Amino acid sequence: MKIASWNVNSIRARLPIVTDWLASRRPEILLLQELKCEADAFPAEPFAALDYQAVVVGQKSYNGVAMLVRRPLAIERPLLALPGDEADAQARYLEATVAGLRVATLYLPNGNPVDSDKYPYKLRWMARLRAHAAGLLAQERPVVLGGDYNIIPEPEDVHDPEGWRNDALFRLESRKAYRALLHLGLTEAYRALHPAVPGQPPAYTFWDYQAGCWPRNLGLRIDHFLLSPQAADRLESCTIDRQPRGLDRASDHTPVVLVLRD
DNA sequence: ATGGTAGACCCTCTA
Repeated sequence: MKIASWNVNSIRARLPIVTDWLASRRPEILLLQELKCEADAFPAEPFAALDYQAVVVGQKSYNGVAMLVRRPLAIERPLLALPGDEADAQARYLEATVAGLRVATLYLPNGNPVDSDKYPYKLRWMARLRAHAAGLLAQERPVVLGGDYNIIPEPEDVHDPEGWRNDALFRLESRKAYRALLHLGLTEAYRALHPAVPGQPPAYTFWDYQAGCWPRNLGLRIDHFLLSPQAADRLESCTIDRQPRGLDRASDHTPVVLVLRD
């Protein structure tokens, strides 16, 4: 079972890059974030032509998440929002059951600037995610929570830790909230298989469009897969596919690919 | 030089 997660920074702007990638990699599930369109405007037909059905939670201009599932697998019991705040209209969470796995695609709030109301919103959203994940874990089933967490977990995951010290993606308060989520009993798939080694090349999933960050490899590792124990027991591989980031008109994120044993 | 890019879309916001 191959599951990929990709913040595409507009699905309509990225359509040929995403369809080409799907045609060659053929994951069973692709989790998308930052669609930047309403559900009605999601380009479902080119994905259907590749045998992928889609569930979309969209919003005009901002946010938006989707789950693409390759036939003949079915999408069961979709949940179209993160529970815990009925008034939250931002399209950032979608969860469904596929082949006995409970799978979520999530776009955690960025939270910058930290002195705006965006930052407390990020922390509240993380508290809601933690509460919801606790309920999922209590069911003792395989759960995969994938997406753009907008969290740099450790100094090894950013090119300039000192410069990012007070950023909403890296400040201690954010990392503590992320760690509290992990401490429920979730396994972060990439780091579990690839411990950071001093002197080895860093592993990033995002490079800013500005200041030549991609050619200079000044990136961040902010896209993650968190696994319940029943999913972690099946963990075979987790890799970062840098190829699409080097294309013309690329997203600023590149896909993370998880493989679970059947 | 306090810089630079990208996407959506009404011109400024978000990242």
